[in-house]
Amino acid sequence: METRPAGGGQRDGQGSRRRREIVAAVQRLLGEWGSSDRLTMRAVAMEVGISAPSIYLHFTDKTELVWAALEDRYGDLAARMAAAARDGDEADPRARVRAQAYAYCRFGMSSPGHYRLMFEVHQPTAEPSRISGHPARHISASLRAGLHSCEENGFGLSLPVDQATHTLWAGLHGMVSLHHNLYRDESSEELILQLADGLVDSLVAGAPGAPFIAASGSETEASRRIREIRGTPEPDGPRP
Amino acid sequence: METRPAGGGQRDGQGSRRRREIVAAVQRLLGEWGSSDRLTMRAVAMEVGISAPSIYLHFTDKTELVWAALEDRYGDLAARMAAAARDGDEADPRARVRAQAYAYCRFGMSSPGHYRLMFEVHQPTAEPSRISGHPARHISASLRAGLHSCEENGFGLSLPVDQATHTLWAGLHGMVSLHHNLYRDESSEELILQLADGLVDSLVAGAPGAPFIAASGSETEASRRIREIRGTPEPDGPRP
DNA sequence: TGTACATCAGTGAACGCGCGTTCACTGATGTAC
DNA sequence: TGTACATCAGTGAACGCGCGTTCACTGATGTAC
Repeated sequence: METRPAGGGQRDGQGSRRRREIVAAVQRLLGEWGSSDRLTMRAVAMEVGISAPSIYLHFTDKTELVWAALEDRYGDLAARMAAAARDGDEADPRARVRAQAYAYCRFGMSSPGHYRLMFEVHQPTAEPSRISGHPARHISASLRAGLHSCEENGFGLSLPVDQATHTLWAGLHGMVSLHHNLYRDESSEELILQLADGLVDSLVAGAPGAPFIAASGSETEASRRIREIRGTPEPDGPRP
Repeated sequence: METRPAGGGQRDGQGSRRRREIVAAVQRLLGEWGSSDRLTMRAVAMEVGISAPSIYLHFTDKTELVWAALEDRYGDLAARMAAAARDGDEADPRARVRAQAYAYCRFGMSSPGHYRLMFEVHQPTAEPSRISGHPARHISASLRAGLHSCEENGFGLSLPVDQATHTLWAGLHGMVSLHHNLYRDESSEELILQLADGLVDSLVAGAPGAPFIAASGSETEASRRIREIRGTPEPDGPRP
């Protein structure tokens, strides 16, 4: 029994035009700002061009609004990674994993505000597991598919595939996170991609059946930059 | 020219008894709570047993107070890592790196409140580089020393030492961070240590002169647990 | 010895701010008859 | 056609709260003479 609204304005379930505009405004603000500190209901309303109370016509509270914005982005990130893998060289599954890793890092570097909300705060329990767990798991599923493909094509992994997946994800996340929080002004996207490269190299063999080769002798561009940034470290820990 | 105070109460520079009590209270609150959300001046004062304005007799503002508490902890973590390395098997530098990694993870797991403030927020520019950079760099210096020792003893690294250092740190950080933010209730310290193990294995060869061995065939305990936690993932990314 | 003073830690009350959210209300737009 | 009504999006003002911080003041404790 469809009860059509008597008054003006058309609704279409969860997706009224205004609702989408509000979510889009959140995306814009998170994209412009490096963090979510200033993401207030008033700021969102001003970005949309409406008053703050109007938001409550479309979202029950701030948590629901933020979550609506984030759900989009988890899917977006997973899609970018899948696309990167799909566009990669069909004959080189390691290059496809690399492409996924690049996509992940590029996302994290270009949208710090989103990235930190998605992976560096424990979200309030607003439907984080509506169907089958946290949406962030699409990311690890995507990486796992890439690594699994490596294994099937004879590219050895240095760890069992599930462990390699989590290790790769954690490594990429750590690189992005440390960049945002400690090295923001000294590091660069290019350096992060080079680090991601090295991590993939350490987890996936270079060719079908090939052993892992220790590369410690050869100075890479990434390694040089890293030493530059850290300066000359004391060889031991700090004095007690 | 030492101007001794005329009135009561003895001072000793930056380290009056009250000042230390206040910092200790911050440590206690961050230790009890998993995050820093509730770390207010009033809460700190109540923990010490004084009024909130009294804190301003010892610290110019909240930033200085928090930073005083954190500086302690960076040093503490670096010291724990150095101690773990020192107590390790002298003949097995890889085991010493492993011990450092364990110390890092244990710290991160047991003090989420501290950890997140130390590594997951961009600290306000309150003297972050008073002498030679952010105190967090003691951590990477400590890891670098361990990896360098591996290299010198013939344990090959899969990456140049500076890059391996940053990759190891990022990996450990990522494991701890993802645990706190996404897997808090499903993961465990033991699992994190097993993951750290695998990361060290992927970066440091098992014996002097030994090649890296692909371990993808053998199912490890860590790998089994990881698959358990993630459930049965979709083999591909999410449908578009 | 007593008296005046200096110096400090500490306090209760309050300021000013920004936040999420609520409330009573308006005005436009459709339907019912 | 007009008139009454229902329904909704939207608004300005305000509530209540917690925050970091300031301010005028108190009281204890030492020194100076």
